[in-house]
Amino acid sequence: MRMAELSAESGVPVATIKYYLREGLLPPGVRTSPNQARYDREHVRRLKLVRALLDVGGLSIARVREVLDGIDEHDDIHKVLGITQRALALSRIAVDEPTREWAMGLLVEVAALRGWELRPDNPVVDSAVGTLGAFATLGRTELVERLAGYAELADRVAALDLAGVRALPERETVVEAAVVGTVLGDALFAALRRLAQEHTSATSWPAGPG
Amino acid sequence: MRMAELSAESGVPVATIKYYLREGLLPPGVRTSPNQARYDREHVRRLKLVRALLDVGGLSIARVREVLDGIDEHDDIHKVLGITQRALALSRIAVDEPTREWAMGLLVEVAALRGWELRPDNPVVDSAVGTLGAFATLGRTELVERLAGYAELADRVAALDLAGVRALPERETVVEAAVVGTVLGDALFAALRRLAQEHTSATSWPAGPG
DNA sequence: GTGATCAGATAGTGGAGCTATCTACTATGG
DNA sequence: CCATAGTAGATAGCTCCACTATCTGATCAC
Repeated sequence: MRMAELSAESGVPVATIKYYLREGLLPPGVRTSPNQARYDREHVRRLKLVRALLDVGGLSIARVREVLDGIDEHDDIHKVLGITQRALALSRIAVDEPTREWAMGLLVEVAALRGWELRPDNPVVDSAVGTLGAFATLGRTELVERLAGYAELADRVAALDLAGVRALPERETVVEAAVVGTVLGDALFAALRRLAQEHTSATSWPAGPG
Repeated sequence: MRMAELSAESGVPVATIKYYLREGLLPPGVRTSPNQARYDREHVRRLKLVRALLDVGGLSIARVREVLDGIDEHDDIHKVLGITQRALALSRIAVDEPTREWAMGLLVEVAALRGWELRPDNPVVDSAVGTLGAFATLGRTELVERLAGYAELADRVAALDLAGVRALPERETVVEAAVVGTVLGDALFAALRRLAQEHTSATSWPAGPG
């Protein structure tokens, strides 16, 4: 497969593919001469993965590279998922110290309830604390009453996630599948949640407050 | 309250506040003379909301403006939430037509199961179809087996969301609260889901495949 | 009245994600 | 074998976004 074909197959412009090659998001093709190379199905596949991480996952080029390097270099699914979660961790909002401590206390409480382990170096903990802090900063502290409920549902969603990964046949694709599931899974569940919100809102609050 | 105080209170640099004023994200202060103005608690509050939508929600300046205009101009919570959902809708991945139809069929099936209404002009439907299409493009079609499960859990999360909005005391803050809940709610649930994934993964798959 | 602060205007900055052009070379159809 | 199209790699440029900095002329606080 030559460059033009790879471009047509993946829907990504040639100039952009060259850019991804330069950035190390795509491995170089097999050289057939000093300035010629061939590509294969794996390149198409990788290219689609890159676009999914960029477009759907909202990752930056640098984060995509980290995740892909993780997939390529590690068999250990925990390590790769750790990298992926770091890549997805949001730039947290600036939260003052008391609010931060309040949020952390809240999270510790819920984690204890669910048996979750909170390691201080976990970037996901930062994300959660930042988001809870943002709620508090905006005066939505009554969230605490529902947090345990959300945590329980998160546990059930996670159980489904893991069941999906576990069911995969080929060992080598498990790591990649887990990454795809993590990154796209957020987008999918968010969309389902909104559809459900619309339904619930329309049926239980038909007129609206206007 | 003068500009310097507003900046200190909100943690946003003066130059940035001026930029937000120009962009219409923040209403102008009350004039005390041709080149002087005063700000109040509402400005601090609005500024915090803007930062939350930008940092945690990941919205662009233009999307934040749309959402804020919606909050200011409409009492109807459905309309404002529609605008918010449009603002959150991802730039969808390019998906070929057969895949798109497959994804749409899948979504219609699940929606029927849950009683959701899918209107064709709904941007959330686009998001969901695009994300399902991305899964398929990457070869993760076994997702279909779990989709109904996710949809059921999405319904339960949405019920919790609505309960939170319903419980609010003041009529005028309900719309804003719903927006905050929608935007920050995604980030929060995603973080909880990852903590739950780590827990489930560590306890049920302790060694890892490496 | 004097130094700090202000509003508003305009211009500039830095990063991200491409996109375009150039050169020297290679593949391919006739 | 030649003409044309395609290719690798290098480099430069582009557009958009979210600020950030500077300037001017006026006002405030002491």
